[in-house]
Amino acid sequence: MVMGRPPFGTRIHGEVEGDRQSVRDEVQAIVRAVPAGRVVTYGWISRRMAGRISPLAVGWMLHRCPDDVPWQRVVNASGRCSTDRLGDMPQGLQRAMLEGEGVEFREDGSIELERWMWQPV
DNA sequence: ATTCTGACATCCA
DNA sequence: ATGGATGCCAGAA
Repeated sequence: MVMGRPPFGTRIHGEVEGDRQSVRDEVQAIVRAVPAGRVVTYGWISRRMAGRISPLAVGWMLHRCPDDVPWQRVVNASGRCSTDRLGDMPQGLQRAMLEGEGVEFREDGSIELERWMWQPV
């Protein structure tokens, strides 16, 4: 009865051959592929990698990443900028960067994902 | 809205 | 090293 089954997160550890390094590289490659003026979500990246990494872990990997990785194009499932809760980052920086790329925000500060989510062919 | 749970890379003691 | 807490999440109750 109960319990929701884990939608994501097949373990990285265990018999899986991909080490954390390669997984990290893959995450960064995906983010780098997102064009300016578009966004994706943590969960989307997780799903795209067949659950080999959890959405939360995606965020962790983006915490410290090379300068050529457009981390600002990754938002949460509600279309909000999670970085504003970090404290070690200027409030509104992510939003400002996205607006600079043409992304528009609603009154409540969220992004309409249906419209701005990147849909790769 | 709020709370809990699953998942996991990092951090810190 | 190693156990527990924390965190750029997401989904279910």
